[in-house]
Amino acid sequence: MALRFLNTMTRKKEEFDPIKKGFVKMYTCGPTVYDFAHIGNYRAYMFEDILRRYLKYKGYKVKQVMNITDVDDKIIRSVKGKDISASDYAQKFIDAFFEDIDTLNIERAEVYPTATGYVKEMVAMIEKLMEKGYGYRGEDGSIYYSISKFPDYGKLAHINVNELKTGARVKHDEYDKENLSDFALWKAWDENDGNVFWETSLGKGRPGWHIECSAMSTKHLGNHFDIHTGGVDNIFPHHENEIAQAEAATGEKFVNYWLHCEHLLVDGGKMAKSKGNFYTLRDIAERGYSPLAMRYFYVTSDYRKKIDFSFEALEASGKAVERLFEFLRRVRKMSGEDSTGRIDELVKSARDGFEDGMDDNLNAPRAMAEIFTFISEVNGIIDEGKLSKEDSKKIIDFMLDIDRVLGLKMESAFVEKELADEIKLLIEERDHVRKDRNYARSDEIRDMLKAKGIILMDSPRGTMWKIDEEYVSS
RNA sequence: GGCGACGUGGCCGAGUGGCUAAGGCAGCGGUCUGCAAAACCGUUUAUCACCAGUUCGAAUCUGGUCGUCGCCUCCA
Repeated sequence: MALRFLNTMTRKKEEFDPIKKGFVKMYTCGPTVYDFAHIGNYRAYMFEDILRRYLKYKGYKVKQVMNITDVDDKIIRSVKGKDISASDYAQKFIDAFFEDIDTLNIERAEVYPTATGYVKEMVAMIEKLMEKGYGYRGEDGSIYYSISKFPDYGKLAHINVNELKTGARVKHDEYDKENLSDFALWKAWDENDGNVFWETSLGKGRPGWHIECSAMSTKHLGNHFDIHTGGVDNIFPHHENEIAQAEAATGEKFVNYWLHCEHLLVDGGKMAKSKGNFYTLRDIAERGYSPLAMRYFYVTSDYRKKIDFSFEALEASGKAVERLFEFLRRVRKMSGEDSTGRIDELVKSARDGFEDGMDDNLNAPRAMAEIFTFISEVNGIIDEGKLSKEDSKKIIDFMLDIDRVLGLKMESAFVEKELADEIKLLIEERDHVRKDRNYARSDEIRDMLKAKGIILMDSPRGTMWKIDEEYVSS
């Protein structure tokens, strides 16, 4: 089956057909660095990670650009009256962002342009828009985009601008605009901006929020590129405005496929920085949860559906990851010659099932169900003693291959962990006393180690152990 | 008010017209074990929110009702 995506523009699933065969150019809306990103933000970046990983898995060469908004109202507000520059303030959260995406094993994009690094390009695009009659200057000196000049305005969000409800959130200073839905391309400096401004041919001020994405995406990916993504809340007005700006300025179609991921909810409601009901990745880590559990929680959901975050769900995800790792370790230990001869067939079936799911708009739940079915089948074969060393290698290769998409660091399941000598001695002692049927002492040792987070498992081939690392011992 | 998403067993969650409605979690029984753990085998709970319609046949299509949630210019 061919790869298909649900395109927000058409509201239909469409077969993916890149502009240039074998190459994908994608732009993904990144963070505004005014605070630590929360776990809802990371759902979007995780979706984009799975998208780029799967495209690569399918053999495409990917160029991903993710912007970093390092100048905006909130950043300016945060540094006002403080002895820190806007750029230093933003840098702290840029650093945190990169630490977090490493923690989650999110692959780096090819380019991370910052807004402040592309003021020149933004000014150029605004001038072009002015030349073509799409922009006008308000009484306050700011420059606005006149949506009435762009007949297609609203085509992404499927919104009729005339029917927009003008709520209480429209500020008084919007009198400068000809139309209430016009948006700022360039914000003239005022005293609230402090020392955050650029002296340009447009005057003293700073760029509006939307222009950075239009300018930076076309700069790095060309006027017309394949995929543009973001959270559903970006559909309107942000992405709508990007289209208006870019297509008006370049005269070309902007983007072929618009992909948007749904929100992560907490307690059944929307999570937002402004509501203060959010967890950062750091909060999760402090509670002792593995980042891989968090990743699994994200990865195995359907990006088009809301997910309700809870620590119960996260614990279940942690168990699932551990089970996956146990499976890998178990398979790897197989060293016999006896084989069912069915492994090639099972692997093919699992791979086909996985790809069928992912091809269908990245349906990860379906793809993962295939993997679980596969695991059950292999486990059954192991119990029959019919998994050969060669079979084992094929299975490991397959699992590591799909992990290029899942990013669960499966290879780390094989990292040999060293136990402290005193613990090794205890395990040896326990083996001895078990042979003597001294089960009181045997169980005492097992409980002792369990308290230290080391789980012992007896098998015909000797005692195995694992470190229960998903939870902090309490 | 405009636009949109969703409502499947105790929980999570696949399934867009047709065999006995995936998969996971939790529970229960069994194999294995000194007992566990892990694994495997078996297994309980679904009038697919409700009503009406289309159809030989609907969780799946159409209309309506109820409920939950989101966007409507900071928002992933």
